[in-house]
Amino acid sequence: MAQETKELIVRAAEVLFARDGYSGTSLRQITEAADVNIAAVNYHFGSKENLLIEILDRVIVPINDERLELLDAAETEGTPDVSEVLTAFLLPDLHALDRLRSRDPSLPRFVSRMYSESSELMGRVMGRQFAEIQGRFYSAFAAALPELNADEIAWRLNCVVGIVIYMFAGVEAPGMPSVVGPGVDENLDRLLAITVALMTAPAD
Amino acid sequence: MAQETKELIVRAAEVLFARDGYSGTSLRQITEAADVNIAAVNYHFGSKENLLIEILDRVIVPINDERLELLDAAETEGTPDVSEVLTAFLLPDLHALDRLRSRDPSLPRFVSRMYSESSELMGRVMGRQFAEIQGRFYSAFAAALPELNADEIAWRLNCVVGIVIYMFAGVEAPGMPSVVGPGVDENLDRLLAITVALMTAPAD
DNA sequence: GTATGATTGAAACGAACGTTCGAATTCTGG
DNA sequence: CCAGAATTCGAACGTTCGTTTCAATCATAC
Repeated sequence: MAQETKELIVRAAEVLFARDGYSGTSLRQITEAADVNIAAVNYHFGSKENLLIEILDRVIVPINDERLELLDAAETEGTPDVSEVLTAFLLPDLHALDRLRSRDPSLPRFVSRMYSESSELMGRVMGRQFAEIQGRFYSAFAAALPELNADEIAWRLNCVVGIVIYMFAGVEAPGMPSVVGPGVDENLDRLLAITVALMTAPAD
Repeated sequence: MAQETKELIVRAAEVLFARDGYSGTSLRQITEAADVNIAAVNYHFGSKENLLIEILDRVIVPINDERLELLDAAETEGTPDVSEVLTAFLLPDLHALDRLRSRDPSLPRFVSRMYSESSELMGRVMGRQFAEIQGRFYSAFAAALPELNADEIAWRLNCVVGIVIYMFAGVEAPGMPSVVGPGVDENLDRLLAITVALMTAPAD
């Protein structure tokens, strides 16, 4: 029964955090939506912030784990080209986006929300992972893009991150098409078409 | 004296909204930083939300105004190519980023913050502007990119917006280079190099 | 200089916040 | 079945929130 309550809280909190942000969501909203006593949050998580950290953990860590797995796999069979490195970087995001959306259509927003609202917490959650991700992918791109210097590669990869974050935001302005459609494979092809062009564009 | 108080409030609020978000900032923080009585906010703006709307107005509207001006100018001398349309779209952002940064280094974050935290308000502020911007630039890109259909153009322009928003966030992770350097012209060249490649990349 | 309206000040409003407490309840192993 | 631990519950904690009130102060025009 205990774990069930914990899950109910997480499920309700994700959706509300995605919609109204961390500061904009109260524990009372969460526990009411989860149909759970308000004291249960501090009993199971200790504090509101710890609740957010646990949710962030569940979303972010698997993405970066899969990134490293895919890059490992790509590098065992020779030096991967730009498209292969980008695939290792982007596919885990598309998978996560798919997982989140299947749980609740508004959930992907959680990621982009937290990127701007809790970037400090986000960094703490990514922790050691981040340094490894950064080093591995910078090296892989440097090998695949010998004509670009390290700064330019880092800057362009940053722009790719911007596209991905915005993809999670899924901004649906009137008349604006969604950034991603339903299928993971078509999304990857579409994303690769523009990000490969972005990364391989001649400097200046 | 009255307008001075109003300005003090706006200046303090921008910085705090940029750093801690709208929900994360209290009127007491703002009025304390501005060295102003707390009742002055409701006297001059009516409410906390109206204060945000006025600040949003001052930042967003000039950007879109300049966008339309530049596109007008480019279209008077024939059909602009992709690079020219992208310049009309991106240069106002770089100018705004420069204006904000010169007032306070943390201010650019205000834009990206509000994009995810107050997207609903943001839409209301852009209001009629948005439809015009969308229609004009979609048409201009459609003329410059006849090989792409309307959906693909809209989707790719959306990705460009993602890059721009992320540029305003200016995420400074350890070891991560800033997305933009100090000079407007070099930034435009750098941004154009990748966004032209992004927009002109062959589909599939 | 004094009446008038605009602005500021100190204080308080009710509501909502995250958190804590102790008693009640439920689960669990012997 | 029962002791002991784990969990839930209602209620309250002190604090902070956005907003309002009303008297004091200021600027301006006659």
